[in-house]
Amino acid sequence: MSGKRSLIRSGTTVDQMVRAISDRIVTGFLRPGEKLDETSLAARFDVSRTPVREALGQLSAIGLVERRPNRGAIVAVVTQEHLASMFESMAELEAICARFSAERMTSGERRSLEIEHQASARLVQLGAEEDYEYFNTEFHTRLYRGAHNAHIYEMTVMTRSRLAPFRRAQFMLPGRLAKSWQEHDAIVTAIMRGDGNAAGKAAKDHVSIVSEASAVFAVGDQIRAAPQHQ
Amino acid sequence: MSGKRSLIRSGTTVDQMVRAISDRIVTGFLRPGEKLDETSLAARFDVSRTPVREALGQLSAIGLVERRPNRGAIVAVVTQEHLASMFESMAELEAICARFSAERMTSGERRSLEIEHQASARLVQLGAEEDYEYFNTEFHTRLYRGAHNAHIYEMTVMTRSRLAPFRRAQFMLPGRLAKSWQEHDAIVTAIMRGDGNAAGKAAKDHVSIVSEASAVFAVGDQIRAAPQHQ
DNA sequence: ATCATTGATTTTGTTTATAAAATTCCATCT
DNA sequence: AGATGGAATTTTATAAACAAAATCAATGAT
Repeated sequence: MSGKRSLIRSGTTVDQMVRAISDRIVTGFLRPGEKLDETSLAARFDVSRTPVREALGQLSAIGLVERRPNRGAIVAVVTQEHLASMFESMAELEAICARFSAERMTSGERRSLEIEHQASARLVQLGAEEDYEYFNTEFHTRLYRGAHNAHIYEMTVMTRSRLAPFRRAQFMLPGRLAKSWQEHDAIVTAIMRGDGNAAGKAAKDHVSIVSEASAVFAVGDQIRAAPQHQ
Repeated sequence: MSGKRSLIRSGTTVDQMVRAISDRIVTGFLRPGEKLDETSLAARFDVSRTPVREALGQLSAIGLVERRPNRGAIVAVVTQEHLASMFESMAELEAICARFSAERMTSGERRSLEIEHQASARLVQLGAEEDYEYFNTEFHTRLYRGAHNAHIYEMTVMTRSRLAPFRRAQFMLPGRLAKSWQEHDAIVTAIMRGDGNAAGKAAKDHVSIVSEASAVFAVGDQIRAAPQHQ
């Protein structure tokens, strides 16, 4: 139990812990409701408890972790209601990003958005779910950046992180890839036309559909992971 | 240097520190760029450095504080560009809240919004800036809550906190009270009609005007407070 | 006089220790 | 058997100690 720290590298120990823990939450390795034991985490990463505690505090401040005073931390469990509110927010944020992107993207940004989007059609044909998932993240990130608004970018990325544990299963649904691509296409077309309102609407619809697909899985996950408290 | 802790009360020491420090930032007692010395803060509140450090970490995670590794923390300094992006975000968020409020507020919420708004007309006549400022915060909070979306509420309140240091001086401008009231009136009227789009537009315009007033002051503040680093 | 160097001081980062709270588990009683 | 009370244990919160990095100041070289 010695060279574990090198796996993460760079920044202060606390930063590393924040990244390490939030990664595990976002990728679903740690599930909502799961207990985050300070001592175990400290041992796991071969550091003392202090940086772990600070990391948990920060993650709690951004909402990825829930902390009950004197009773430890758990991966944030969101109620069905709060989950819905996050998906709705996500739809609104994506709409804003798409609208601004339509109005503000540079010609370079438009060009590469279009090119990458067209390239991704191949992934749909192949049914390459993993690769499409990766592309999908890239696609949306382009939209967030294209809005040219740092604060909206921050809020959107943060909201996406908090939703990540609940949307993992979405691409398992049959026919989802083709449908997703078509929705992307509507967004891209509107952006290319410079039609902010249409782009916003298309983006909002896109998220709404994703949210319905994810919500189903969320319930099962939560109940399995966190039946024990409260 | 003993009974200081009682001034804040409730929650863990870290929570108290988070509140205490963020209060001082939001109210402008600590200005953007000002150094946050761990030892001084610890002494000032009569606690050890540990909770202070954790508090600074959390405040940094939410963006109120800026932390350079091994070089301490300062009250977040935002560039002119980032400030603009926050005001723009605020306008969009307020628009969403107003739109949702128009669609979702209960009759009770509508009633009290209307009543309080009408009551505030008196404060305008009297030119009671302090009191109107307080009412104004309440008014907007009602809108955020009326949207019935917990996540949007969180994002909006957080964005407002981060903007707070830069909008303090807005009510010093002559005639600002009456103008603000009229803008509120447009929002309230639209909400009462249940017209989400009109409410959203009115809210967006309201913030845009405020942002122009505040931006001017922001520059001066920043330059005075943080001329020394990088 | 200016700039670079280096040693002292200050400040931050991390670990270790102590204090306080909550949980567990067992004995006892009804 | 089930409930209740209360040590013993575990876990969390804060403090104090230690280590490392950065800042500052003074000296000496150009």
